[in-house]
Amino acid sequence: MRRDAPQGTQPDAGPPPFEVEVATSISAEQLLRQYGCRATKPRIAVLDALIAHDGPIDAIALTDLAQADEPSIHEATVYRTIGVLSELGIVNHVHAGHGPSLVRLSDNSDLVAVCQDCGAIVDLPGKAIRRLISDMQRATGFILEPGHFALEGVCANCTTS
Amino acid sequence: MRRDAPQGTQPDAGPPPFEVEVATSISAEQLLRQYGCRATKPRIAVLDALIAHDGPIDAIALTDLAQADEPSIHEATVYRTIGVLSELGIVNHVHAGHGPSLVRLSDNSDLVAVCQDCGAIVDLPGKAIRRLISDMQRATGFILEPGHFALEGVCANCTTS
DNA sequence: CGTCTATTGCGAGCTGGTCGCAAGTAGTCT
DNA sequence: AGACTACTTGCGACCAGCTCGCAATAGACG
Repeated sequence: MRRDAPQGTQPDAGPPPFEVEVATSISAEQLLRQYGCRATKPRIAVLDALIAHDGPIDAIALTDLAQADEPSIHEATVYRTIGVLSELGIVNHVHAGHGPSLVRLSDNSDLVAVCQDCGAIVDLPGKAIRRLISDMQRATGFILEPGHFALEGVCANCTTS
Repeated sequence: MRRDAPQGTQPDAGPPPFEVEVATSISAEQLLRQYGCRATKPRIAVLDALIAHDGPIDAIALTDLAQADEPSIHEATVYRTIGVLSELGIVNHVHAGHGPSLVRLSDNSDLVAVCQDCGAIVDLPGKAIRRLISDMQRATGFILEPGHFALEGVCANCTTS
């Protein structure tokens, strides 16, 4: 559902920025409106927290952050908001190993990797991955969707120690 | 998948083979003993089922299969057995998107990919991945451990349809 | 300002997986 | 073969992460 595109909807005055990556310069509220969905206080709080955090974060931590703004916000609401934002393409969620899945702004197109030793979350540059994707498609027809899964391994710190 | 077994290992007289990849030609029981762990009926049933299945499988389905041999086997036992086999390096488990994690014999070193549309589990050839791993290590110091995570995307079937 | 519907808060519930414990059994020693 | 001991099992309770149903609330729009 909700297939209306962001662009082409001049909300009010806003010379609509072309990308979410300017998110930090646009208010969460404007962003929501721009996507044609209700700008409720809980949603604004969640999106604000997500923008402020800048990086993958799990739903519980995000709830905590959002509660700083909007104390009554419920965990279930955060999950639902993530679902909405995800459908709109504003955020995506990443499955990382055992733990909870992580959420991040979609403009961050790097791949997420989780260190099995220390649990650190590392962003890996997307270049090599793009090559992997095209190789893979050529070889198998399978089109990888990075950004929906996390890689696992051992980070540089833990390797040396 | 299809990492077919090297045939031709004497079943019982067993001069211990060096690798798990001969799994299909050696009994699960022998394999367990070889690794110095107790060959109990539940464990044998689980490992047998895993060998027979040949491919990634989730714990519940594995429990079903194992129960064909050993009806009283409990789900918790299957999880524990997976844990033991995993520590021994006989199997590894793969985290696939939302659903349950999958188990497979370790000799199957290909990467697992899950189709987001149809849920199909596809094995991707390891060649391109090995290149990704070395690229990644050079670039970031992060050593990827494939086989512990699944990639996600859209399979060839769903792309065309 | 009033209406109408999307959204929220809340608690119950579901799934995947783990844990503690008493009973059972594999492996070892005699 | 029989006894012993420690590892395993089955079982149920429990936990985390997440979803759902529903009544109450509150945005958006006229």
